Amino acid sequence: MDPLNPFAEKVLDLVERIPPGKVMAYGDIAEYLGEGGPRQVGKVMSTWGGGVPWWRVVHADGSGAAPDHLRECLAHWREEDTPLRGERVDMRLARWDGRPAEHERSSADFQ
DNA sequence: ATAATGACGTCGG
DNA sequence: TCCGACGCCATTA
Repeated sequence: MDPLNPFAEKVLDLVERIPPGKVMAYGDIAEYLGEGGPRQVGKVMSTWGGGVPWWRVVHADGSGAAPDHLRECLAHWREEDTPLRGERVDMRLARWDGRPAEHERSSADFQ
């Protein structure tokens, strides 16, 4: 098992902070951290993702991480009321920018 | 040093 | 919407 590196810790810490009902794409995480890339994030998740809410990390198109765990993803998403569109997450609504939930913006901040 | 690979992403057809 | 080709970046063969 590869030893944790600073990058991996940041990724895992961030994933743990993703609020229920929200998700982040691999690329979003890399961009948020300002280092590495989607594939690097994927490497981290495949190695140590078991200890964090991995189902909140999805592909940019909203599809789940692993096809064989699709049932598992769906179950978690439904449980957390994650906006879904068929078998994928509705990124337009579920994407988390990294900002704390705070109070919802009253007026439509959606661009 | 070169090529293949992977829990990815974007673009075109 | 689905799929293949490419691009990307670190790791491994």
